[in-house]
Amino acid sequence: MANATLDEIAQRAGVSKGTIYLYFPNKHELFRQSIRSALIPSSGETRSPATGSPSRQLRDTIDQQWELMTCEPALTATRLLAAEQWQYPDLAELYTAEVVTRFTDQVAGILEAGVRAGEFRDIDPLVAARMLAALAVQSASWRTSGVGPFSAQSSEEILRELTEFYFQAIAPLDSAFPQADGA
Amino acid sequence: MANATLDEIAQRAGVSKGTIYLYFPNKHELFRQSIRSALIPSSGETRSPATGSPSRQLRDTIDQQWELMTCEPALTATRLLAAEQWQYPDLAELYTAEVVTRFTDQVAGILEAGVRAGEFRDIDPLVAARMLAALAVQSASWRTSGVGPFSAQSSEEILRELTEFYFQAIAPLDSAFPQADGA
Amino acid sequence: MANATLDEIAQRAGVSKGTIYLYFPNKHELFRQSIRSALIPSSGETRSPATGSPSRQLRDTIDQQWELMTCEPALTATRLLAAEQWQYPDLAELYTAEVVTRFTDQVAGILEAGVRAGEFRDIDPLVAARMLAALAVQSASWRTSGVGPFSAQSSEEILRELTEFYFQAIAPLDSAFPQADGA
Amino acid sequence: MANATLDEIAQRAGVSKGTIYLYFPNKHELFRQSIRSALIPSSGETRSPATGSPSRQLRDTIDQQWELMTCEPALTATRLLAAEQWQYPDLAELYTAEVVTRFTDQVAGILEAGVRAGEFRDIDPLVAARMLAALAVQSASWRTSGVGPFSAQSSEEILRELTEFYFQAIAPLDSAFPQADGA
DNA sequence: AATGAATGAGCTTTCATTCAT
DNA sequence: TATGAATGAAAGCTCATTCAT
Repeated sequence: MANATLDEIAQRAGVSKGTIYLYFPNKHELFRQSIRSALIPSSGETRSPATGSPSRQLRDTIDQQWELMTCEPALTATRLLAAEQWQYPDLAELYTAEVVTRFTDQVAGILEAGVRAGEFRDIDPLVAARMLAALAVQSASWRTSGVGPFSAQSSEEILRELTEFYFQAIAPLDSAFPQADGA
Repeated sequence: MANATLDEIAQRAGVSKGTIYLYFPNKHELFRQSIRSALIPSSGETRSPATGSPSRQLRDTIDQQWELMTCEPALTATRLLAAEQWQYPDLAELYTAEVVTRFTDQVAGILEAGVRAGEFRDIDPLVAARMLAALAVQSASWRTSGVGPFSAQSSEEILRELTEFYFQAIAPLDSAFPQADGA
Repeated sequence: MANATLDEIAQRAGVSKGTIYLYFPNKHELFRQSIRSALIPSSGETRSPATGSPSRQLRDTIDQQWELMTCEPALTATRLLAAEQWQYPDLAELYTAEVVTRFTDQVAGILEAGVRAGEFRDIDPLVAARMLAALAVQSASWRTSGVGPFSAQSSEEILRELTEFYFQAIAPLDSAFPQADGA
Repeated sequence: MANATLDEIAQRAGVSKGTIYLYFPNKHELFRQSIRSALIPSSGETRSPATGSPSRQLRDTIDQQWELMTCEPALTATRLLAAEQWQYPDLAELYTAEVVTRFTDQVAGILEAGVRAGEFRDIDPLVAARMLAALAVQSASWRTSGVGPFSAQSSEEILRELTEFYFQAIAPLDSAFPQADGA
């Protein structure tokens, strides 16, 4: 993906190279804003606060995050990010702060409620949320790049395996029904 | 860490730019060989086949892999890899094939034995091995880059949380002592 | 005249180094096209088919070729060619095929007609044409480079001596007037 | 013929690069001396002053010069010369001064005697000598490089055609036997 | 005398950025 | 507002030259 030269970006966008500089002061800022708009759900489409049981909420949240990370604009942005992250280190921080942290916080809240409700085992919600984030981000990354242990699987399969594994991981010890939401 | 120019590489190595070309035909090959030697344990230091109970083996394997991914040479190599992976896509494949797949296969074998022995719950060993790989690789990556939800934690803390979470995830449902190896 | 570096080429052309790459993909192609356009008369200005007696035609053809080989663009191109001919062997072939062969063929036709008309002695037209080509190319080369036995003479003098010598060389044996065209 | 790097020169000579600098102060001087010794007949093998009729002497001189210019060491030297002549312009002058001028002077003397003896037509000996030099040098060059109008012919054929043409060119006008030496 | 590892100036090429139109 | 020709700093790479052994 050397498609990160301004020549190619401009051509793909159907404008001239000079035009880009009417809207962005430099390449760095162009990247920053592109990644921002691609990865961060705009306020308009803000996720409706999850409803239902904690298990239900968690499942929906994972689905949404997966969708967010594997949709076409996000894939492109992720590739850009990977290509330029050492030249512009703040972009990686932006990604983490806006995407990962947002997800982690949301999940931690759901987990805490789930633990209180007895739907999940007695785990540290923050730790478990981080684990889910790592699991999801890396799986999506491997899926995106086409390498890694998932390369032969479809996006749906990966998501299903991931979800199932995680719910088992946090199921209450005595549960005969690890998936309390009946899914 | 855009220190991937030959000028800087040479300066850090304490030699001149020309000297590099006495040993490597071009930058690509320099990267390839550096990454290879940093990430792939040399045959001499091949891991002794794990011994003990499956739980014990798994714990050791995770520790070794973590050490392998977070030691100084691997960190440098991983940074190089991230910086250049779109220019040299074969390097990413090399990393995956040699590092990730190797780990996944090893873990899957241990998990299968553990399931048979009743130490782990009845999981698909391959799926669970992939999950562990994703968990470890992403955690190490976040640790390496200094961003992500683990940025405030030490390497040891991350490893401990990861291991503990994973053992709970695969513990037999009725187990009052999820960590049969007593660790 | 090692002025074959892009820095110097650009400076002489009054543009920057980068600008050259807007018009030519690389140095080789820049050379190739420059030499081609300098040495090969464009189809538009194709020489009018020579008219008059064979002697007249021959004299005109020599004049034209001399002009072609010693005009400023051709001099520059020839210098480039000499400087780079071993790096880019195809350029030397191009020069030979397009310039020398073209001239040789034309001259051979005129000589044949002249022999039939009794204006020239009974020579092998192809051999004699090759000799004229060698004579003209080497004389022009020495003139161009400023070395060689002609270095003290003007271009006109050299051309005059060359023409006179050649006409004597092919004059009919019994001719008291070797230059039948009266020149 | 990029075989002009010191690495390759040293390898072909069977010595190390450093060794060359024990015998030559720099590449330029190495070339200068190599070309000198290859192109200039050493004093020991100095050509015996030509004997016989002027026609005989001329024929022998041409043969010797041809041999000198087309023997293996001279070919190599000529290629070197062509490759480097614009980087080291004095080498071309050396070649001209030592090889061409030497030949031209010798031929001019023979021609003058021949004119006086009535074996050659009444030509300007210096002009005619220059013409012969141009003819011979260019023919040899084309032969050497493998391009040009002689590429299909053997060295002997070229020499024969050249000699025959030249003797006809300078034959006395009324001569029924242009080659008075009977060859 | 001979080596060859090391050097660094200089080459060709790329690409983010500018500016006259 | 939009263009795209032009720029020049910086990249990867080469090779004549040096020097410790």
